[in-house]
Amino acid sequence: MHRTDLIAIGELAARTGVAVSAIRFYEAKGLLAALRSGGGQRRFLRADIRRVSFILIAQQMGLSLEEIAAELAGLPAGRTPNAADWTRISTELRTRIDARIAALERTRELLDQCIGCGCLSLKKCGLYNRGDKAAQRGAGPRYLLGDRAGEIADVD
Amino acid sequence: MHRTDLIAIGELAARTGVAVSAIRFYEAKGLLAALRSGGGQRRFLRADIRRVSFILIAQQMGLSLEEIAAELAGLPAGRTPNAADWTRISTELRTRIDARIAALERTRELLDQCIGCGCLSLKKCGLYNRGDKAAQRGAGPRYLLGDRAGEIADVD
DNA sequence: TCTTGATCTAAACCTGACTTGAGCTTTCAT
DNA sequence: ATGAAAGCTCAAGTCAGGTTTAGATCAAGA
Repeated sequence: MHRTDLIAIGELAARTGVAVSAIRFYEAKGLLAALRSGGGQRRFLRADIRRVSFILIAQQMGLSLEEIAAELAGLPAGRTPNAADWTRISTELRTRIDARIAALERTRELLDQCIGCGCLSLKKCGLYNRGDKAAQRGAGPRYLLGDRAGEIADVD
Repeated sequence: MHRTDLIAIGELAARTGVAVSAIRFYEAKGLLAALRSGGGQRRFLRADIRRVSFILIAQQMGLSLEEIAAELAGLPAGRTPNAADWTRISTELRTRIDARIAALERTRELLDQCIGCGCLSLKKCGLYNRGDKAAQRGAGPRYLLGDRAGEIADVD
């Protein structure tokens, strides 16, 4: 073990490139747990650097913090996650990446057909034929999009 | 031409599956332009159905409304965009999809190495070695991430 | 003409993911 | 022992992308 097994929030921030405020925020959201020093300051485990790395990577995959929290909840509480734990979770991520790539390739194919005809019409191109859920993270009119695809009309 | 070349906001909404409120919002953001009826109600061109379709598709590609507005600004003002216009813009999109897929594939490759070693450590895996800007749309600590990668430390 | 449904505007509200600020306290190197 | 740097809490602000509400007006069929 190291002389100092616990690190301060500033160090965790520096080692991961995440703002101190963001780390506090993650803790508040339950993605991270901190011990406290005698004076009440947070003290993190070195292993939390990995944890934060995971959060960052998962975010890039389009997972919300809530979803990430769920993944991390799978980690045995109280014990430092080991290599096997990370492998399991990383493998999960790998599956998601595959799905995302597949969805994008499908979209690309459809778009190619659109480019061919120059139409960009919804029915013909099928760019809105549901099933592409994976492509739908993060944007779009939230309540209506996806609630009607299939009945959506075309130009003229 | 049709008997009725202009459509009301409700019809545009119905034909595209977008909420009426969202259409007003898009107009306010400059993505759409409306004529007005005698009584002050919005009247859209049929071609605006395509325009909205484009907005939706571009959003799924991860473009922000501001970026979409920029793309659409390329369309000749005052004239109904034709097939060639859409082809040009769609081709732009196609390029972006390619980039996105490439970025994801790169991430997948790096993650595979991580799974192999179970480390998830930043320096070794290179999952945060800048240049992956494309993968970075939509999440992540906004101000610091990407401002320091490369100097970011590793576990231990 | 009347009435009902569609629209109008402006402003407030919402979620997610953080950041910022105020006012105070802890740490740590000298 | 002390003073700067780093931390603390809690509340409020921000930004994107819309939604909701309220109260008033428009449009169209019976």
